[in-house]
Amino acid sequence: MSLPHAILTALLEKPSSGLELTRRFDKSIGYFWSATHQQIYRELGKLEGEGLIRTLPAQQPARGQKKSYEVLPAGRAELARWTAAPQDPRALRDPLLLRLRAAAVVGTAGLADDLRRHLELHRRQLAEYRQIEQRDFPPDRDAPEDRLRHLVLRAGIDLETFWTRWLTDALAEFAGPPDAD
Amino acid sequence: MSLPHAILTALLEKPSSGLELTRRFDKSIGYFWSATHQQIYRELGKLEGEGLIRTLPAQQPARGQKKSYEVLPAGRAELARWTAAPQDPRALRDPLLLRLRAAAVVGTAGLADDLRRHLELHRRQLAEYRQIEQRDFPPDRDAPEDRLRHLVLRAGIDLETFWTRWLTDALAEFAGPPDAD
DNA sequence: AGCGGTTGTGCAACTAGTTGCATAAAGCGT
DNA sequence: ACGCTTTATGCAACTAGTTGCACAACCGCT
Repeated sequence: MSLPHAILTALLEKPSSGLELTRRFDKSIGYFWSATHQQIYRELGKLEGEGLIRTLPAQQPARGQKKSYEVLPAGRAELARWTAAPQDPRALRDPLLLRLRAAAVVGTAGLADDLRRHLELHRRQLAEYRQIEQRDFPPDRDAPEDRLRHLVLRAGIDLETFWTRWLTDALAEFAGPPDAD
Repeated sequence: MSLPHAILTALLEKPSSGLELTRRFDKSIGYFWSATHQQIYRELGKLEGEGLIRTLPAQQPARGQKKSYEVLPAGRAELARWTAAPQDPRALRDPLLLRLRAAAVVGTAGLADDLRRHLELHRRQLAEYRQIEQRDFPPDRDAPEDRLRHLVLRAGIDLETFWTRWLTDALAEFAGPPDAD
C-alpha cells in the first residue's frame, strides 16, 4: 500500500510525467522505495481514476507524448491520512542472511566472492549517500522539513554502514579461522 | 526465489511437517524470512513435485493427517548451488522511511505516537534476540557452523539496535525543537 | 525524404506473497 | 455417542511487484 503514497509524495515535491517520476525513483525516494516504470504508469492511471491527481491542463496527449501530473487536494488529504495512520513495522527479510544460514548446513564454498562484491556495492552506496548529505544538508542551515529528509538519509547511511561492517566481520570469519576442526 | 531455499534449509536442520515448518518460521528462520502456512504448503508440494524433497515413508496420509518431509540429495545439491550463486543485494524498502519523507511535505501530525509504538516493538525484538544469543551462543564453545548462525543473529541484533537508535533520534527531533518557525 | 536512436507511454503475462475460507481427523469432556 | 476445540492440510481469489515487449512521437543526421 506504499507505492501510491510514494508517488503522491514525489508529485507534491514536484509535478512530473511518468518517465520523470521513473527517473526520480532511481534516486532520492527510490533509495528506500524503488519502483519500475511499469508500476508507476499503472499507479498513475489508478490515482487519476480515483481523483487524487490529474494531468496538468493544456495537454490531452496520447501515446508517445508527455503527460504531467499534479496532486489534487484529495490526494494531499489521502497522503496526510496515510502518514498519520499506524502501520506495523515491516519484518526483516533478507536473502543474504538466509544464504548464510543455508551455508551453515551445506557449506560456505563459493560464498566469499559474492560477499566481497556485496561489500563493495554497499561501500559505494554509502559513499553516494555521504556525498548527498554534504551537498544537500550542510551543517549550518536546516529548514524544518529538511530536518526530516536529513533524518531519512541518515537512516540510509546508518544502514549501509551496518552492512559494510557486518560483511567485513563475515569475511573475517571466513578468512580468519579456517582452523577449529 | 528464496522461499524454497528457506524451506530446504529448515528441513535439513530437521525434517518436519507443514505445520511444524510454519511454527518454526514464526521464529528462527522466520526472523529474516517470514512465510505464511499457505506459502509453505504450496511450496512443499512444488518441491516434492521437483524431486527435491519427499514425504517420510510409512505415511501416505490425506487431509487432516500429518505429513512430514525430508530433503533428498537433489534438494541438498540445489541448496548448495543457490548458496554459492551470486545474488544482488536487496534494495532497501521501508514504508516508515517513506512516511517520514511524506511527513516532510504534509506535516508530522499524528506520527509521533506510531513512532513510539515502533520503538517499543523494536526494543522487544532486540531483547528477544539478545536472549536467544545468551541461550544458544555462550561465549566459550562455538562449533564451526554455529559461528555462521551466530553471525546471522548478530545481524538481527545490530539492525534492531539501529532502529531503536534511529527512532529515538527521530522522536527527539519531534519533541525537542518544536521552535524554529 | 528516410533511417535510426532516444524519449515516452503502455499492455500482457508472469512470479511472489497475502487473506479468507473449507475440510478432515484426533483428542477430550460429558 | 455427541459435540467442541485443536491440529493439520489445502483451495481460491486477491494484491503487489517484475519482465518482456509493443508502439508512437520526436530529434538529428545524411
